[in-house]
Amino acid sequence: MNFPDLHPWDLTYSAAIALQKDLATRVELRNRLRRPLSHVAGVDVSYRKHGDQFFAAVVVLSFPHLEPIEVADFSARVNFPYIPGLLSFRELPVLLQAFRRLRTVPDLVLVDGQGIAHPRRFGLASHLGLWLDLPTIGCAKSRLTSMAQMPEEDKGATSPLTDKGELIGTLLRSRARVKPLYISPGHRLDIPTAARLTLDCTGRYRMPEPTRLAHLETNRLRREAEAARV
DNA sequence: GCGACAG
DNA sequence: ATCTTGTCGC
Repeated sequence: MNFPDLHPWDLTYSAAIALQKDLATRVELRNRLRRPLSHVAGVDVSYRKHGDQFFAAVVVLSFPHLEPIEVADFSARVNFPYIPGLLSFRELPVLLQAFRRLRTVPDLVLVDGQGIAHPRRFGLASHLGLWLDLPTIGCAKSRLTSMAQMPEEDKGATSPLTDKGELIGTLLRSRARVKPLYISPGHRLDIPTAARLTLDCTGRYRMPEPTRLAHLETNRLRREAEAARV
C-alpha cells in the first residue's frame, strides 16, 4: 500500500517503516548532556484543518530559570498526511527549517510528541535528536504505544511506561490532578533523566515551559498569517 | 478479523 | 492538530 506525495521524503509506507527501524538502531539512550545545562529549547507545529500551511516554532530558554532567550519560526506547505507512527515525516522538515534560523545551539530539546515510546522506538523526538545530533525528550499529551498504571495525583508523581515487557518511558504527573504526560527520551538521554529534566522545565502549567511557549508562538504565527491575507 | 492510533 | 461556546472549578 502506497500513499501519494510523500514530499519531501518520497517514501512508500513500508519504506518509511524500514527507515525508522534502521535509524532506531542509532538512537543513544545514555546521558550525553553538556554540563552545566544552560539552554533548553522547545519545539511545536500548528496548522489549519483545511489547508496544508504549517507553522513551526523553536523557542530557546535559559536553564534553570526558564527565561526566553531566542525564537525562530518557519512556515511552509506540507503534504505528508498524518499517519499514527509516522508523525516525524510530516513535522520534521518544517521543524528543521525553523532550527536553521536559530543562532543559539541548545543543550537539550523538548518535543511535543513521543521519543522511544513508539512502536519502532523512533518517535518524532528521536528523529529530531538524530538529525540535530542533540539530546531530546519526547513530551506527549497522550499515548501512542505503551501501558502504565496511573501515578499518584501529586505533582512529580511517576509510573513506568512499558511496551511488550520493555521499559520505554515515564508517565509523569506534571501538575497536581491533571492528566499525566507521556515522557520518553528521544536521543542521548536515559529514561529517568528524561523525566527529571522535564519536571525541572515545568512550572505552574501542565506542559513544560519550552514546549508550552513554542505552542503559543506557533499559534501567534498562525493568527498573524490569517489576519495578513484578505 | 477487530480495535488502537503522538499531532 | 483543528473546529467551537459555554461552563465547571480552584
